[in-house]
Amino acid sequence: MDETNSLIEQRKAKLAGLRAKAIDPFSNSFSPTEKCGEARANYVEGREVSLAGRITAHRDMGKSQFIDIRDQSGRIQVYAQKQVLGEEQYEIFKQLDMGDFLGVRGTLFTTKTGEISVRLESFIILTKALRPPPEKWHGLVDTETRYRQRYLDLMANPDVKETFLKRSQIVHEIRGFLHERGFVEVETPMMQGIPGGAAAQPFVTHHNSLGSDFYLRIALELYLKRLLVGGIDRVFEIGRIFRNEGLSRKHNPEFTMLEAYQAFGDYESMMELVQSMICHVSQKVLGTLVIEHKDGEGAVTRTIDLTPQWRRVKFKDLVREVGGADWFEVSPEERRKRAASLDVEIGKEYEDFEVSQALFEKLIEPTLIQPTFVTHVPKEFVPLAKVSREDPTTVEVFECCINGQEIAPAYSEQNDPIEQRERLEHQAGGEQHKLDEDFIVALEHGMPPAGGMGLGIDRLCMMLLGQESIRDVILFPQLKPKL
RNA sequence: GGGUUGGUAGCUCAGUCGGUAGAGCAGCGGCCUUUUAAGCCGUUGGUCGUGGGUUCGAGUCCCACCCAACCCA
Repeated sequence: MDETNSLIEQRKAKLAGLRAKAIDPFSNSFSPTEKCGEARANYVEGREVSLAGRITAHRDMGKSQFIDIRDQSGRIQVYAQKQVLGEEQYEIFKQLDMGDFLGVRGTLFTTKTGEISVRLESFIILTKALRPPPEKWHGLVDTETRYRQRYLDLMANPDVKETFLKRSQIVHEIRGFLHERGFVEVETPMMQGIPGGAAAQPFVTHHNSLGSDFYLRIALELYLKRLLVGGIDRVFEIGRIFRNEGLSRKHNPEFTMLEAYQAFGDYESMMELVQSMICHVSQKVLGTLVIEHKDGEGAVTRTIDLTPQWRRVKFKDLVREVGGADWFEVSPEERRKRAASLDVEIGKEYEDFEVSQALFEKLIEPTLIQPTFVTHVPKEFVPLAKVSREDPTTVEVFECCINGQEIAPAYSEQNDPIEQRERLEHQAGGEQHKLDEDFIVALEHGMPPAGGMGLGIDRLCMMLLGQESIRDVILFPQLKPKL
């Protein structure tokens, strides 16, 4: 990216030429009367407008020229005539390049081909672009450049821009929905002495003046629960969390999580919350509850119907469907054998419950395209939830799966400090993670019974926006630094 | 970590059997005062991802490495 080439040199020469004419090609300000798209929408023949935008097309007719300028609202054509601008200004206009930002003043008219345009009376160069934009027709295709220089991707590929504008709307609607229900948005530490709330490898950093190592958070959970103890009964946070694990189509090392906790609720109230919230967001942002995913040719590859009520099914029933009706009765060795025969890889160090979990993740979760609440999850999976009253081998938890991915887990949150300590110590399984003693102290002060949920914002966006890779819903996905 | 595919002009892509590095768009020069992927004529632009090797000769064959996408772990 540091290379120079003749295209850049030519533009720098034009820049110098403008400066020699005492023209500042990086003007301090210009006040458009409206956006480009608004000018088109509010068309009145002969109306005077001032507009600003980036030059995205250029058609030279000799003594007149057409250019397109574009801002976020859309594009509009500008018609420049030598006889109107005069010799000197017209020469400057001809020197403009694709990618330059331009302020224009003129009157609206319609060309004989029916295109709403601005008849240019005067213009001002707002920013000279020293590098050429991507090609106009094929756009920018190279995935590496698209991710490393996302601004070029946004510039060249309107559907990419649309995806990220929609992502912003999705997050906006989530906030609105939760505020409407009386949830309080908070911010909790990203740098934590003990990374808790999930089982994941953390990133480590160091604070110089405190002389301490810190971990980037792997979950929001334990701090939000402290706030339940403190009396904030409905609380949520939307924030980045960091997991030092592999990258894939579904995993970015930093990703965005929503967690919400509701005192005097349980996993059932969270089920209603998740279903209502996702439906609200889909309806507001997409105007529908039926999501169609399409391939490159526009053919529908998958249809997701979010219309309530969503399916509820017990974890064990799903596992029995693929593992056999007696899956939970047979010996642990038999379970391993069956898993292997189903092509599910089982690590030697796996505990027995992890065999069932692997079966679920490999064979069942990918098939859960339509929204599904998987309930009655074995208690070993989830150390932070309350045991089920109807089946004490399970916990009051659901995993909400849509689009073949787990999108939102939720629990009746464990609030018994003694029970919680035992479960966390068992999960720690030796020395891998230190126990967050301050969190236990907080529980000892009494945390109200509560329902809690976590929702992966990136995966929700993939599902709603029909994107197959998490990198296509994260503006700047993690890539290896390039020398 | 393993496998597959890819990396050639600013962008999108060709490049046959190992024999002078190509096109479209963009750019530059010219013509054209209602075009819209404008058109027509002319033209510039290359460390073929990096480093080795084989060869009279390598974008092409071999080896190693870098980056990316996808699949697997």
